[in-house]
Amino acid sequence: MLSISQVERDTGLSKDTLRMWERRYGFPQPGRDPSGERLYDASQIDKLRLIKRLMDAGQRPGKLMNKSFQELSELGAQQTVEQQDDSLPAAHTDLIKLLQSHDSSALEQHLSQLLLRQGLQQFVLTTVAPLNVAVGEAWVRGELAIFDEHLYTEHVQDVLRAAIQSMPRRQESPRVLLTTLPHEHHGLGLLMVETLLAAERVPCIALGTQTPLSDIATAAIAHRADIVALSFSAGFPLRAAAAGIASLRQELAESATVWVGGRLVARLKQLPKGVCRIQSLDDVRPALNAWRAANSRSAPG
Amino acid sequence: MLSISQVERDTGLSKDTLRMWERRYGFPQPGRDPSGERLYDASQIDKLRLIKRLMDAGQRPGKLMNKSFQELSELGAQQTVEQQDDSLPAAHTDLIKLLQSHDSSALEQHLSQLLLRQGLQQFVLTTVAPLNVAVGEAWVRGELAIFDEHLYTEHVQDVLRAAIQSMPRRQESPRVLLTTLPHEHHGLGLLMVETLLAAERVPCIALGTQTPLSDIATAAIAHRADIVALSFSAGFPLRAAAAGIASLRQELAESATVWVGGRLVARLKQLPKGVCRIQSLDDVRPALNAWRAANSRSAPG
DNA sequence: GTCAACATTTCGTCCAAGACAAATAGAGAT
DNA sequence: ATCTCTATTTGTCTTGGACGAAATGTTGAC
Repeated sequence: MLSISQVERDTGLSKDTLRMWERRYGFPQPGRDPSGERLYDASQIDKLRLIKRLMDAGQRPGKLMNKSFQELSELGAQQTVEQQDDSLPAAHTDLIKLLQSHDSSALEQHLSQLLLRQGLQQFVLTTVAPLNVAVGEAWVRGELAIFDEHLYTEHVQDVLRAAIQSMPRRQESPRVLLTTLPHEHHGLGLLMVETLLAAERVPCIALGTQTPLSDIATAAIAHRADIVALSFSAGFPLRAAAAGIASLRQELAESATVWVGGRLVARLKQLPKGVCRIQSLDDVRPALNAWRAANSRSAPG
Repeated sequence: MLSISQVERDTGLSKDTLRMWERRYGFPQPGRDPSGERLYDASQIDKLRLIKRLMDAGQRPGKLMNKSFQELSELGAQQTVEQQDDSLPAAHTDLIKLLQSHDSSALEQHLSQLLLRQGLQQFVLTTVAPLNVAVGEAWVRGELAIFDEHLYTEHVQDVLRAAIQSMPRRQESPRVLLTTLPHEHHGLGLLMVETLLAAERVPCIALGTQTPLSDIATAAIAHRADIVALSFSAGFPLRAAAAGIASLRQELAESATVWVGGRLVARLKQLPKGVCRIQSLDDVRPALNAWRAANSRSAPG
């Protein structure tokens, strides 16, 4: 039985939201401890996590709240199956099966082999990126546990970081600064972009996740960055993203271009001038070429 | 000018805490937007971040709240100087100077060189661990920016992950599962432990940070872990840590030993039976030997 | 003087209900 | 089919009161 703050941490839903849902929809319906504080049981947490995931995929709370766990799970399965228009490659299902069997070392081996066979860019574009989605969907369908996802993320990170480090010396430009705003802790997208750029010999300054807004601008100037790339996962609050991007764009003045990527950006409407939307990882190379074309006169090579 | 939720994200102080401080101490004293909502300016955010850091180092809010930014900074400097009983090695100040000069590639090179010269375990114990502390203190003294810390963390992570991957095949036992509780996103401690263990050929299952409590137990069983190692940074709420540890200990039954490490653990009083306190990284090897001694009869080798 | 037990202060979190504004959905017009 | 305007949905913010856990200070015994 967990308190409201523990549920907030576990699910990513704020205390205010949890209380409001209880007030409006009657779910969750936690018990109370002797001093009147909410106590949530495990089954409600599981349901909340599932609801959160479905909302991140675009569903609205009002439609989900009165459904049972079973119904929600079916909804998730149904929705993810719809998206599997193009048949899922056998290589992906193999990897997911390895995850399910909890064979850590075999997973690592398999990933490394794929990297060698496909090459860096192909590996990222055709294996890692779709696999991330597939793993998330497998969770919604109940086929993978959260810790399976964590293990997957760690191994991919290991493989990608090793690959980045092994790349030869970098060119001079463009210098790309990679990070996320505070509260966005999903850093795999950044790492994939860094990998793609490393394959192009582009020098990156990777700050990891959750850099305060004002620090991003300062860092961009200190490191003389030409491009500042931000990543937003589907769960990031839309308003906060828009506000953060606008604010950063202003602070940077004209010193750098801003790239925004991640699954959230499709939902962003109008972007300020000087902000480039990276819809998918396939857009990274074109965006890079565009930058090079635009800046070839003043800084050749 | 930032809203209360943005400040919460930037500083790690909850909305409730920010409002309570305003009520009790008169700081922070945000302005209001047209609809009456709080707006914090940049100088107050800086001060709040500094206060948070000093609190993580053991200070109490009541003593800090009526001091100016200047006084707080001096307090931080004074306190960190006291701790520098043993003179700081030149190698450390060199690395910090590299950080200050924003020379990303030189930093990476320097770290790799130190690793080669010192060997894996020495590198972690005598370079990385003290350097982490030194970098944090340099921030309190205003000598490094937050993004400098981020960059440092990323590079250390690159070096350590590469080193771990390059280690030869592992033994059979003990199998160590590494992770943190939800809301603890500081994963460098885990990585250092994993590095030390890798040097001993101990197989690790690294789940990264923020694994839900119930998932940790499930994962430990699924991966047949002998040891579950958790890390808690200084800023983690003490109560939550104690509660989490006790709960995990119970869920695991007798199937695995629990290790708890990180700067918080010194403040934990009594630990449940079957939980081992790792005060510093130097304790990792002894704890490992202790485990081997205790389990040599049932599972030799 | 040192340690243990108790009292007090400090401090963070929780609760409730009301209010507002941003985002979305739906209806209607061009 | 696309746009605009309105209605609904939904998350976050507000206030002020209360409680309980941790840290600190005080007392008393050895």
